[in-house]
Amino acid sequence: MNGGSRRRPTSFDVAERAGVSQPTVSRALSGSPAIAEATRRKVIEAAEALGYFVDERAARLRRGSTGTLAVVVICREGDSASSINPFAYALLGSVCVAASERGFETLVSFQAREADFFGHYQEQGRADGLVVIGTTTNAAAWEHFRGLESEGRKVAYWGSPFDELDWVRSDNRAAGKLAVEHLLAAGYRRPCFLGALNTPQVQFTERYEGYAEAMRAAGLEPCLAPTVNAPTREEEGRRAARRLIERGEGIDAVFAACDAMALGAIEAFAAADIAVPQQVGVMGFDDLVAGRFSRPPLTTIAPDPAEAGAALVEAVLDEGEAARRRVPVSLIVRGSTAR
Amino acid sequence: MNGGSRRRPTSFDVAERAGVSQPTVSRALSGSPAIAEATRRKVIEAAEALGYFVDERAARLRRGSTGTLAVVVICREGDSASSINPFAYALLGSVCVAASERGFETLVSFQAREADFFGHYQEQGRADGLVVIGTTTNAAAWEHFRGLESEGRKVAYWGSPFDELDWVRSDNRAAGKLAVEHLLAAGYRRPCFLGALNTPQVQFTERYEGYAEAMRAAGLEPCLAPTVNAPTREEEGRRAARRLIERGEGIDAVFAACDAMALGAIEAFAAADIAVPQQVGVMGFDDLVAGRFSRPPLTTIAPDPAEAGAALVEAVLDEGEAARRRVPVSLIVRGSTAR
DNA sequence: AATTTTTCTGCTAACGTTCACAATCCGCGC
DNA sequence: GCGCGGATTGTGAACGTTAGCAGAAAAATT
Repeated sequence: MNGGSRRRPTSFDVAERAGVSQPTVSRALSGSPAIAEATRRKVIEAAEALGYFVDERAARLRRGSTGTLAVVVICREGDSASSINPFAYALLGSVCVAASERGFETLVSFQAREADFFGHYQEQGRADGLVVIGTTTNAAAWEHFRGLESEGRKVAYWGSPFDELDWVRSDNRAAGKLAVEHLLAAGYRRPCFLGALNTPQVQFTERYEGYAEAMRAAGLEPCLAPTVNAPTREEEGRRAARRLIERGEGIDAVFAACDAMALGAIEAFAAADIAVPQQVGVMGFDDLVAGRFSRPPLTTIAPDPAEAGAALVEAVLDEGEAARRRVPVSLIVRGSTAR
Repeated sequence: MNGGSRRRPTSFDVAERAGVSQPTVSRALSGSPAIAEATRRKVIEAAEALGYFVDERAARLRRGSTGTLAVVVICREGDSASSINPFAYALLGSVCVAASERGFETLVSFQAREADFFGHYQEQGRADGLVVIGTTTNAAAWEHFRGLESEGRKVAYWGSPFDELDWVRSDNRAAGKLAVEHLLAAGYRRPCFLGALNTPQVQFTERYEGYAEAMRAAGLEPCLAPTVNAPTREEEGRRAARRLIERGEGIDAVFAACDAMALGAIEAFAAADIAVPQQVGVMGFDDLVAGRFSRPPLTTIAPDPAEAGAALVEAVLDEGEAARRRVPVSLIVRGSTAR
């Protein structure tokens, strides 16, 4: 109809059409209770006729809020975007969805260096809260986040190594327990944990704890195949498995702290002509797509990105107690533990 | 220092401290040429001392811009965030990075139904442009995007099936050519294309075209192993490979339109006791992480998410000619084609 | 030395909302 | 018949910035 490049309608336009004052439009549309039902209907009708929508920039400026959630995905410097753990992406996705369901926009940034995102977030203060995905080992991070929180901003951390912060994690102890129970039920007798403890990756430690507890509950001695630093997680798994083979301790199953390590371990066993799953059962944690395609397909414990994202958003937006939530995990049985 | 919950400093505070008027602060910081260097220095100094940063909400409100790029990732309804193609996530990441390098924020949303994101974007008009990731078959999309563009908003599409829109794609023809050249150089004689043509997935068709051209250039007849709809791409690959085996046409290599299909094909060959890569070479396109872990590891053509993201942002933000860009791809040789 | 030009800066008014407060209207009890 | 509380609505200001215009100072020109 209106052929020209029409300007966006404002609340004044709506007010005029509805025959009320401009602030009344604002009240009517924001659901204020101090508005007569008839007026509200009139206003809504006029707004729809004009295709009016609140200009969030202005609303937030006036309100003093931002309506925005900052999400920072930490990646190692030089990492290409594609080398980020697929789970982090899935988590990012569900954080965006959960935020949008609560009317928040998501300001996503991928930051290699922590200094960058400190700057990005702190200095510009454009968000009402911050979700951090990825583990940082930087101790200064702790200080920084405390600082943000004392300014009234909330920060929620996926898998924080700092217990003072609000974090959300997978229920890693339950994962360890699930793994042991599954391996024993599948007929394995000496499942061994493959991974490093006492690293910033608390999740690994927690998985070990769950594993160890379940082992003791079954009357078995926990066993640890420690990994050491290597360029990639697969390589760490490969090396740890190789060492395990050399020592030959009668291990008949491996629960790796993450799928990438598990896949590396499978490769090492294959190279040593040890049959998986017949001679050694292998399982991991993460439910990487890669596990579906490995030979044999990898049994794994799957985290729940949807639930985790929702919990993170909740932790940031909802006032109240420190939110330390554990998200349930589930067992996915595939060929690598089918004795 | 200032123990209490200090308010964010405004340009007035800076003006006062620097002994100039408030608009001068704005000019000095935004790099206006009509400002004496000495004044600018004074202002910058005061701003730094106070930790001042422009409130983008207000700036944009006044300026009439949004400083925001909307990014929509299309996913099938009911899809969990984790079932989205990993490449889409990598692309999302690099779009965010590229936008941020140009001073734009990214408003990310994951939308199952197209209607949702039409609404989300159009009605609220909160972004200066839109990047759409994912292929939609909805014809109404075309209309909609044309509409947005006529309103002065730019839209760039990753892999659009509609040629009228600004799109960015991998150089799929080059990919087909690379694949054929590699397979022939590796000693295979009858490489066959595995995938469906005439679908909304133009990228598949383009890969076939490149393949066919290179085949003819080498004096060979192109050959097509058509796939049909199946719940997953792997399954499509599996079925197509099975049909290929049954017909036994003397094919000795397969170039699948995507890695997922290639992985499915490898499974089918393994199930039929056909050795990959000895009897049949298999390669794909996408460089999925899963391909690194498959048995044998998958040779593939890798798209370049970083480059693609930058190109998409450029297409949206830079005025001028319709931007139809092809992003170079690269060959990654692994075990599945090592005769 | 007077005038013009240039360079810089200040004043004022937006941008489109929401909030605090005052004003109006209604019915009702006295 | 008058005043009074509750329910609605209007008025005015504010959020923090940028842009247009005009004025003042400095530099260049006559």
